[in-house]
Amino acid sequence: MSTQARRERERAERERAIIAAARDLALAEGWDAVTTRRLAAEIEYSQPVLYSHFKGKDAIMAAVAVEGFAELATVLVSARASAPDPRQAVADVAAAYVAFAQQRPAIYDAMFTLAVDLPFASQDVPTDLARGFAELSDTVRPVAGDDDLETLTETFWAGLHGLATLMRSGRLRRADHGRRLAVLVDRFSR
Amino acid sequence: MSTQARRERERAERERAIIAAARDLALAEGWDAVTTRRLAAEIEYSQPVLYSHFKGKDAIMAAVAVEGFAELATVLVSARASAPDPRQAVADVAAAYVAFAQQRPAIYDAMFTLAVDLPFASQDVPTDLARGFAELSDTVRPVAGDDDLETLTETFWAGLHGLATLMRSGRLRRADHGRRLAVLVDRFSR
DNA sequence: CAGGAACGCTAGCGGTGCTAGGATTGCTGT
DNA sequence: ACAGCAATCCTAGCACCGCTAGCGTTCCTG
Repeated sequence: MSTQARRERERAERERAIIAAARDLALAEGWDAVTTRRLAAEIEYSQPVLYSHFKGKDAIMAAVAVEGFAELATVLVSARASAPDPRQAVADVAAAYVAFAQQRPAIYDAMFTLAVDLPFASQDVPTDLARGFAELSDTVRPVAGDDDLETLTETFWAGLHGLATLMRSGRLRRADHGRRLAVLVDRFSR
Repeated sequence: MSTQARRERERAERERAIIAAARDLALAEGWDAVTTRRLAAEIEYSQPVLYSHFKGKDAIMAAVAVEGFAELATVLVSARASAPDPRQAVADVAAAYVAFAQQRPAIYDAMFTLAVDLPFASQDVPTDLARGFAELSDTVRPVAGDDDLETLTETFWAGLHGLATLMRSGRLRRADHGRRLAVLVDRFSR
């Protein structure tokens, strides 16, 4: 019995190692550098081992994305918690969101640009994704006015997402980043 | 002399055929289906011919993106032109933008998600991209208030971009699309 | 009509994600 | 204690990718 327990423990550990390796490699060199061969070398196992843990490369990326949702949620929570007042909370949460996307571009891509339907079909993603969304929602609530809260939250989120992605792909001048964020926050909190 | 002219004409024609084939294939089956082998078969030439026209697959995608910028600009122009008043113009242009992204997802991806730096380094992209941006700018100007016009335009653009991309990747409920658009337009035109 | 250059083809390179099959390991029941 | 079995992991290979070297052919030019 105990040997089986050890086996399962080692197996779980290896699964975590795969996700960690994928995450680190993607952050350091981008997703193009994350190949199954390279991942296998990183965890010091052969390629097919990956497929006994995940259905394919997409599933590995989805697992990284799942971790990302949890991270993003906690970032947003702490940003809102430390804000002095509701209006400042909107600004701080917005800044925290964009900073997250900017500092972990590969993870943000896995979450929102690549791996289209995989994470949303799983079961633990909705939890963390909903946590993040709820945090955005709570942040926006005090300044919602007559608008439907969920719709407003989604739209605000889209604004943040647009700023983050366009900025990172060089479509927007980096210098005015703060000013754009201020405009968005202002338009959504009055 | 005339033979050389014919040669150049045929060559230009073939280049257009490559771009058209890439565009059609991407629209029909997504960019993953656009392989150099398949493109070559489509234009009824061998693979290496592609490389005498374009540096690589990325350059072909960039060419499709360039066409897309021109298309988008004209779409925005006509949307603004047919609007009865400035406030309605904001709504109509916004709707036209998102509709463009939704109807030609592959082209929109080539323009804004993939092919990061290629089109912007070229010389004819800035023209059409600037045309589209200027159209957005002119649309927003009457409702700009005290905000810097360029910054406001960029932020509004980011909002549209965010809505378009999040919607298409299934992150937002399709049903409330119109309502979200209304919220964005409202927040940016008062 | 001969010489030469431009052109487009066949074949192949190194790489990708993924899988079939066998060998090795380690647990289990007698 | 050991034979049999089941799980585990690796080697080898498939079909495909973007891209390129090198050769044949074709067609223009002097």
